[in-house]
Amino acid sequence: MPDNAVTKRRGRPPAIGREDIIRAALSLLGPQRSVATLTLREVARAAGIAPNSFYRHFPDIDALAVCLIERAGSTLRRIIGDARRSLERPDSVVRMSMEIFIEQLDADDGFLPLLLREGHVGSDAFKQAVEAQLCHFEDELQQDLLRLSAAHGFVVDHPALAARAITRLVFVMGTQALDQPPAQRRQLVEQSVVMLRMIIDGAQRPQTQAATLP
Amino acid sequence: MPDNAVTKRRGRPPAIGREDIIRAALSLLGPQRSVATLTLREVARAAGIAPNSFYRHFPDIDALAVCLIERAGSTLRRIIGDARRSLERPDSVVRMSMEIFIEQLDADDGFLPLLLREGHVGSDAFKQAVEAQLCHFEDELQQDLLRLSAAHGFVVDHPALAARAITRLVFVMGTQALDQPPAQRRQLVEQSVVMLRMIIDGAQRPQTQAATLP
DNA sequence: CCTGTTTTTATACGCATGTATAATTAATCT
DNA sequence: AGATTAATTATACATGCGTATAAAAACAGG
Repeated sequence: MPDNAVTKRRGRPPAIGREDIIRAALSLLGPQRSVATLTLREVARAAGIAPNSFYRHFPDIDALAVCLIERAGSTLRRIIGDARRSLERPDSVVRMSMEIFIEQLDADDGFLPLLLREGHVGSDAFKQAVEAQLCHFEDELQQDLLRLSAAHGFVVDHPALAARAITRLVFVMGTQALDQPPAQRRQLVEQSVVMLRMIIDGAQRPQTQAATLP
Repeated sequence: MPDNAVTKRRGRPPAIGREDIIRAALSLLGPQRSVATLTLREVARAAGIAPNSFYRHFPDIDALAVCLIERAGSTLRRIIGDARRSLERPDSVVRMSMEIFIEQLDADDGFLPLLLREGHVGSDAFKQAVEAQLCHFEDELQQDLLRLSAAHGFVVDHPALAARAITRLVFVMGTQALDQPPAQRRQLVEQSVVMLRMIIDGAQRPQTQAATLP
């Protein structure tokens, strides 16, 4: 058996685990705080350990940030994906998906703000982690687009690109919503729905260069 | 005459002007460097002045950042707008505009990377400055959309939202291109063109909720 | 109980930052 | 020439950071 969780080890047992540090880091991240601004000492302080003890659990602060991003991404993908697949009436899937997405801005876990606050700044490992999560979002959306199109008998011309356009636009609008009060968020949802439907409509007929501007 | 440029003042003349500080700041900003990471001492060092002298020209480092963002925005809007208006064949305006945009990633002034690196992090004044520039981009694009649609006899259903969707998507894709080698950038342009045409196509017929997914 | 092993901690160093204070410099005005 | 005025500078302080080093603490095996 390799590496059991309750393996008896030799030396002094860890007073804390990776999970505790992650929790401490999350407790520091409000909706306005970016992961990139977390410092090693700050996280250690919140976790109740000495600064140097951090290194026993993560090689550096970037590794923690990447870990947080990955966790946020996979959690959100499950939430959003489940919601999307549970929607039956296809004519409301756009609006409902967008509303659910925006609702996640206020979720207790704070995962969506975490992901949105990292534009494209920070270390390389950092940006790649965010980008990877966005690509996963795109992949799953593409699958759902194909599923919906097959079930309702319409075509999607460039499903991967349609999924990309939708994903990127949703995240950009979500980022904008992050700094807005609820009232403005509502009309941002309305605007987003219209914009998303433009993409979906436009993806439903094949493009000829001459046809795009008649 | 109020406040002439060559006004004789009383005390010791400034050894340096706002412009020099702006130049110094720009010299520090490579394509990978975010404005938010500039420090007061660093800029002062590059400008050849003592740290405290900075305060004679800007109230704080954020004011300089906002100034840089505004300058980058207005310069780019002129470049992009001029290019768009100089394009005559409407069937290639999308591709050409996108290509010109991406070319600006390597422009000497470095204004586009400057704007792209500021996702939505930093101080409020900061984010608002970026957002304001994006809104200006949207406004000008909307005008051009209306001009083109009038000239070629087609309709754009929600011109403001179409302009917003296009602008935000272009900026997101540009941000992605920022970290890519030329080869990947070329296919990113191709993908972007397809996505943008989806939006434009989708904006050309009015949306009914039932019609979006037949 | 002693030894080895591993984690944790305390202490400390060097560095960079923003900014407060007072002195210095260079110009104009009387 | 001397006073005035404004910009620059030198010096210094407190803060926070990452991390290097060595000592202390908590466990298992002998």
